[in-house]
Amino acid sequence: MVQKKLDNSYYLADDVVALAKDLVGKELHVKTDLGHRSGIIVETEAYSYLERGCHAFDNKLTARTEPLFMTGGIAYVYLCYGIHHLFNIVTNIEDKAEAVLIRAIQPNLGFDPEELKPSSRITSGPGKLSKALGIGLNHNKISLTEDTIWLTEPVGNSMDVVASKRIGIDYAGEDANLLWRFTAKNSPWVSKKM
DNA sequence: ATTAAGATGCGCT
DNA sequence: GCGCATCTTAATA
Repeated sequence: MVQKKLDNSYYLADDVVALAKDLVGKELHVKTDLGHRSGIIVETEAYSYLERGCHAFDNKLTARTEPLFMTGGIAYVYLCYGIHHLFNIVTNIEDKAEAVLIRAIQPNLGFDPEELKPSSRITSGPGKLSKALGIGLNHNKISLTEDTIWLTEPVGNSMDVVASKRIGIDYAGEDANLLWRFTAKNSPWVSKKM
């Protein structure tokens, strides 16, 4: 069975919220020292320069947010709380800073049997999934059309997706109430907090 | 130069 | 369920 890599034009859509929803159910592949690992995306969040939750709100360009302003289809990895690597997919065209944060996946290829149990919670959280897949700062800005990190269409049929409020961005004021978080319905792999 | 705060996760109760 | 570790970033709190 051949899994087709998503074309780069997929990431250039102007509607980051619709894209975040569509990404739930896609399969994420990563090749690192840990080998080739993959998982089904079950939780995402949308971020846009139009709202305060985003690092690049009001087109704030810094050394850290630079990748967000680049053409869609690249990875944006940064360190949060000095400990956790958070993996985002940059979307939209150049200078329109938008991204989708991958918050949780369901392990598929390259994991130990123990880790494939939902109770392991090995990938249920943005920091944990990056660690489990071996994603680090060295993956920042790499293109998703290369054979390091890429997405494929899901093998099975589409999943039911539920919208909810984003997590951990109370400082964003009104924008914190946006229903820009998308989770796979009934999946045991989504991060628990609501 | 200094420091407050953060798109979190862990360990303990 | 709650508190804290831990360190980079960006504002100067």
